Amino acid sequence: METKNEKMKMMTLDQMKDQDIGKIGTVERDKYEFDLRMEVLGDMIKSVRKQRKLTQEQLGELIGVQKSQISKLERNTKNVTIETILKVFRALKADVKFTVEMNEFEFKMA
Amino acid sequence: METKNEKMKMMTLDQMKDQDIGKIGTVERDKYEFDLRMEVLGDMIKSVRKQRKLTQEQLGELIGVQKSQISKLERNTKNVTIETILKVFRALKADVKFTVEMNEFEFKMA
DNA sequence: TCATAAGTTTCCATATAACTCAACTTTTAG
DNA sequence: CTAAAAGTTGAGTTATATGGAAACTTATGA
Repeated sequence: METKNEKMKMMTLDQMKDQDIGKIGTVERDKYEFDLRMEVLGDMIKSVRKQRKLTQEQLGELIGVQKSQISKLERNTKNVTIETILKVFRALKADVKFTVEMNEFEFKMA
Repeated sequence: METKNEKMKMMTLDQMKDQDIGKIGTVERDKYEFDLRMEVLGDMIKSVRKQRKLTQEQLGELIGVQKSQISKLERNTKNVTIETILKVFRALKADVKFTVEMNEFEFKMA
């Protein structure tokens, strides 16, 4: 479980890095998106923060919390409220979008 | 604030309905997506539940909570944990995706 | 019209997310 | 190496999300 978890984290983080590095210098596409799974939420916060060249303490100041709190959000991410997610990413000037996707309608057969 | 909130809810709900109605019968596009803002989360749950032809009680049974809890999630949605969101939409066989979007990189000028 | 189903609300308990403080470890430059 | 900066951890507090129970209101349809 821990191993699997780690692997997932690494993958997503790498994807992010690739995208990031790939885009430095290319101006016509100056934004990127990535999916956010609950398990990797912490890594997402961390990488966006790094991109913004902020320390945990600085991010904390923007939001109004201690650096330890940021650390916890980046690491022991178990469960988080939407409010917190939005608060953090707003401070990082990143946009979080929740999308609900619904396949296969289930119609009752008459 | 309340008025504005209501207005936003209505709009998003209407969008959803239009999409829904528009799609009934068209098979080639049997899925739809819509954005989920925290303020309208409750409406989202409600409309997907309705599509699944479930009562609050039935949805509650699927998840393992009382109908009153579903009602609360659909109405007084102030703040919710990701876990809860995922739990509900999983029961509704809908997929929630969180996407982080980041525009305008901020590079330090040398 | 009235009985039943569906949904809402209030009061309450409990679990836990959010947070601080301070000590600690790790990283980074000089 | 070594001091400062950055990040982590643990213990403890506070705020609040989750949830149940039950009484209540609002559809629905026979």
